[in-house]
Amino acid sequence: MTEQKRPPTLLDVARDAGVSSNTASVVLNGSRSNTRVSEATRQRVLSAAANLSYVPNAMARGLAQKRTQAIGVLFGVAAGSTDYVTNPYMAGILQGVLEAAGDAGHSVTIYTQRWVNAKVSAPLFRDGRTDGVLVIAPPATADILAGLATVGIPLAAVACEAAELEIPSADVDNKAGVEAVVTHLAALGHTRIAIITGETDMSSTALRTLAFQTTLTAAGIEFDADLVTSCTYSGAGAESAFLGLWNRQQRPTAIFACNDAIAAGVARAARSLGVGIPEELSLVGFDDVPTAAMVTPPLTTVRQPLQMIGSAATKMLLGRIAGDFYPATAQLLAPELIVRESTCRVGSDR
Amino acid sequence: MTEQKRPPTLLDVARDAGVSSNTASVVLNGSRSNTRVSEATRQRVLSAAANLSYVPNAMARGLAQKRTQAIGVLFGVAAGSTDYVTNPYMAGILQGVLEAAGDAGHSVTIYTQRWVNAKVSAPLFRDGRTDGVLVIAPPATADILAGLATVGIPLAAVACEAAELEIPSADVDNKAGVEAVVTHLAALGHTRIAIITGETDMSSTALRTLAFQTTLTAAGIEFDADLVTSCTYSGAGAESAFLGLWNRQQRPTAIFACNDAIAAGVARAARSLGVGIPEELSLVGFDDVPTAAMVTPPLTTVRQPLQMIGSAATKMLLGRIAGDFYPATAQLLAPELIVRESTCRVGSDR
DNA sequence: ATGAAAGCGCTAACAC
DNA sequence: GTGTTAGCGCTTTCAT
Repeated sequence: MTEQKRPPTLLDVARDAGVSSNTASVVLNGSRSNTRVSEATRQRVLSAAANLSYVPNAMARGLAQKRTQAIGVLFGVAAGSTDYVTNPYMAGILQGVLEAAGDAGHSVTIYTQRWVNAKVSAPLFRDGRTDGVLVIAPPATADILAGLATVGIPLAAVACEAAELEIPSADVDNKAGVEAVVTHLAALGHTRIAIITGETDMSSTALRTLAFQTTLTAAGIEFDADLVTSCTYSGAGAESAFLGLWNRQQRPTAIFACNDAIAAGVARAARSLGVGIPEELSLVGFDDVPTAAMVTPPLTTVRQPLQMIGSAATKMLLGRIAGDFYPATAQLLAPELIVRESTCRVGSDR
Repeated sequence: MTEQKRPPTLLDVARDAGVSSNTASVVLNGSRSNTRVSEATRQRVLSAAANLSYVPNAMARGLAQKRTQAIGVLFGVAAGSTDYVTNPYMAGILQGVLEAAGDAGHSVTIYTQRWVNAKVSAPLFRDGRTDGVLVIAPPATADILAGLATVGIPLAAVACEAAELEIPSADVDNKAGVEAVVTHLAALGHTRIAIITGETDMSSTALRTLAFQTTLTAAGIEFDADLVTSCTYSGAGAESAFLGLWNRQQRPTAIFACNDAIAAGVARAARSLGVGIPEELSLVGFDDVPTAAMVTPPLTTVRQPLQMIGSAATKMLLGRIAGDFYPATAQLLAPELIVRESTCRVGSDR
């Protein structure tokens, strides 16, 4: 087994350079510009450090300056699930987080412990492991954000309401996305438009449902509560949600599925019933995951700039960490309607 | 802004319990079974800690016992790329890593710094931030594994040859996967089978190419070097790779694409040329990513147990961390051939 | 311009 | 059984 040789310490560098550990420290991290070091000794320290391939110990440094140069990520996972990154949404967000954090010289620690409740779980984040925590899409019913806020560590969030907690956040502009969908469908002549949402305790569900209703009435289309149903973002239950809608006295001519997994489920169910998409039923998704372009027919959907959202939230968190004055804005990133082949003029042959 | 109140320290707990910090420490982490603590004081310490919601400082603990309860993950990304987790392969592996690490009470730190070379980059991993590093699918040409090995920190790897470096690793059984593909195709009567690999500097490419050739000859099919070509695992270049093969004097009747992204590219290119899949050309992928089932036609492919691979490698790393005696085995996990509709008997109408 | 010394919060020898 | 005393490796006043 390769020997675990003790890494060189600052003292080793100092000794080799013939200076005190303090001087070595000052040289090595450029701080304390007031107390300057002579060019000669500076060079001696630098070369000693280079010779030893000296790397400062993150733990010691963290202890001393209460800064770890790491941010924590907490994924909002459904209760009982341990699914962190297998869905493209989370993966895309994480990618953006990694990029922004990397650019800022921070590493990213993913918290794997399950969230229980604020009382139990929140204090765990005072362990000093990270300089702040980024919370990704927590269920709206969980007390994660509020709990973390009481702990007093720098926070930022993705895809959840956080303004009243004074927490900065980033998300896709759900309202704009839904508006684009409804406008597109209305322009195609659809007036009986159904919506299938994800979990009802997700903040995106509330936002999208509300925007759906608002835009509909703004477009002069009557809102029919009978055409609102839900399943889960995983796509489980999409079939029965579709069947429920399809068995209504007055069937919808278009369905807005709140993500692509749900839309894919609907497409599958429709096909097995011989319902033609888009001739008999227009279908729109949300997210524009890679599969959206691959399914039959290719899905009209709303693209979320996932990586940008992740990066934006990360930058906000880093801002909070850098200085307490960082504002608690909610940054909404523009979605893009991608029109493919799952939507067409109502009643058209195609 | 929420105040950053100073978290309670072990001393606070000790004071509240009326004991020394040492006693508090012993109680709180059950260690030092030789020096036992009276039940009375134990309870006093415990309740004091609970009252304060005491959480040990990870940095201080790490410094003192040189253990961080965190493992590091280093993604092998192509030079110049910053794509960590946007592809389903990496996401699946990471998911497995998170689960296994979480079960063991370790958090996962993703290293975002770019790998330069062993001399420059390897020492950075001596920063004491993690107890060990898991290297995921590094390019075979990079000196990552060898470099890290010289640093003397616990290591494990995914999807790369690591045995001669005495590093434990996990991967799909590439040979078995390729054998399943070739056997399937041969059983369908194919004798002109082409292969399109990913990047030539990936260890999987070498393994799959070799297994391809071996199995072919074992099946009594002549190996034709003209039917071997490559592009990138991202799928970029798949079209021209396909065109190259399709312009050969003797066209292949089947193509084995070394991952699903490549296969999807081939399918697209074939369709735009009016080449029918599977009637005119059988197509097999690798990985079984979610899109594989969605493309037209649904793809016959080899499923990799990504999460299991990630978990297995993580457990090995944890084994290394726990005790130096952990063996450097290469664990190969069984793939599964998923037969869908992109393959059929050669020359058949379907 | 440089060094001495204290301390970050915790664990681990070693007394008593 | 419990307290005392050193560190872990680094940063940071404060002297000099």
